[in-house]
Amino acid sequence: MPNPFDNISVKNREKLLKLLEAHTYYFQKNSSILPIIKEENMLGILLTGYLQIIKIDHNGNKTIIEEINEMELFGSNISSLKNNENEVIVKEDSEIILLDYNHITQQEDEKKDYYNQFIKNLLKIFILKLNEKNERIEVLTKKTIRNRLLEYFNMEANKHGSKYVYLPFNFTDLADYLGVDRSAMSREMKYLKEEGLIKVKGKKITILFERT
Amino acid sequence: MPNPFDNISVKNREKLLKLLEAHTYYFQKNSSILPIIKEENMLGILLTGYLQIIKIDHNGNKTIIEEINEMELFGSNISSLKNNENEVIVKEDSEIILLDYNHITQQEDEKKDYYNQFIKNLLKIFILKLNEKNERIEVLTKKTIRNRLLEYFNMEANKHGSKYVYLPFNFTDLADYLGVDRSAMSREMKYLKEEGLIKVKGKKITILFERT
DNA sequence: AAAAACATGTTGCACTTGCAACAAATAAGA
DNA sequence: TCTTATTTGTTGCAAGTGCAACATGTTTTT
Repeated sequence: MPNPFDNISVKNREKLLKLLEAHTYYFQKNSSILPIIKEENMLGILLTGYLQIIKIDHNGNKTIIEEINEMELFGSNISSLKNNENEVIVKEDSEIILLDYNHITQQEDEKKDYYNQFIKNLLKIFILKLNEKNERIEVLTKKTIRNRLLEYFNMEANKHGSKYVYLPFNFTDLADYLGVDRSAMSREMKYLKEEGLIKVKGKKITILFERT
Repeated sequence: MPNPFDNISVKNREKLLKLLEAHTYYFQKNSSILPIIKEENMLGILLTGYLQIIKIDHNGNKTIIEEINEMELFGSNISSLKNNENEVIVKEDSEIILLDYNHITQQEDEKKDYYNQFIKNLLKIFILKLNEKNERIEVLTKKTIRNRLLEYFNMEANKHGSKYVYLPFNFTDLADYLGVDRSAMSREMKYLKEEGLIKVKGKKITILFERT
């Protein structure tokens, strides 16, 4: 994922942030984050540290919806923060820039190179994010666990054009990503293995069916 | 949804399209669209006409994934076009601009106002689209039809801050949006009505449970 | 190295859901 | 208007899945 400040010098970054009326906040590990980020039209940039967006359901079960690493974006429009069950938590001391989308898109002064560069960077990031979301929707609209798994494996394998998939998360998180119960997914994967459709070795999946 | 050419004059639009190496194509109703649009990094803008992105499953059943109206965007990254089952079909004579994202984000010449305006317009559109996708994911990760319906109604009602939801599509399409079987959804809505959680009059839903 | 926390595998069971098939109601086209 | 196509409602049934509960394995913390 590109960095939002790619090709922008440190000096220009400061000018940019002033132009966009951005504010920098510091949060200590485990502190709760400003509710302002949940508001419409707010964009956050994590400069340093590590955040998670989690969901706490009515039983108190936590699931990680999204991880935010350094130089990544988050916010109510691009993450899932509108839902009241969802929260941003600070897992490590973090430095965060908050700004309002309207200050970006309603900017009059367009002669500044660093401003234009920033917008182009955001555009690139948003295209990639849209792509990720579309992929997830593609998977989530499959009606059975089996089909979600196969669609996911097929898609990931095709990205590298090989029959191997290296899972970017553990099985618990994969179940969350696919929107299914972990134990039911585990059962389904057993069947897939038994039927010779896949082979599993840790996080490396080998696809034995014909990819489409 | 904003227009990608907002605040850009017709004259400048032409310059812009030349700058971005865009090509204009004309398609007749029911003609098949260029396979080029399915390629990575292609962005389409529908100037005039009407398109649909549809999925044809192995049984030959068609479902409409997305509708593209005049001045709307589509493309492999922002729509779901990577899947082989999905196709763009021309429902009415259409005039389409095709361009490559790389020509947008790798543009060196940044002094042109119309170019910067175009990028800002795209940014706005992408933020809205990301938001829509997030909402759909939020709904699709609910595990029962009941919870998907309730989440959807709750979300839509909260947008206007009222207890009413006016469905933007018919029930068949709602079932597609929620990723569930139509008849099963119909059954579940019957239960919701019987239990006094909702009231349905055509496309107007009244929410009788407490919104969150 | 021991303890605690977390991840994975397994299974019975009740409940939910997709699917198929059909009737009835609406809408669209000739 | 009549005909045809599409949408909506309904239901039986088999298959799929969530949930709970627990055992085992692995990683992290102290």
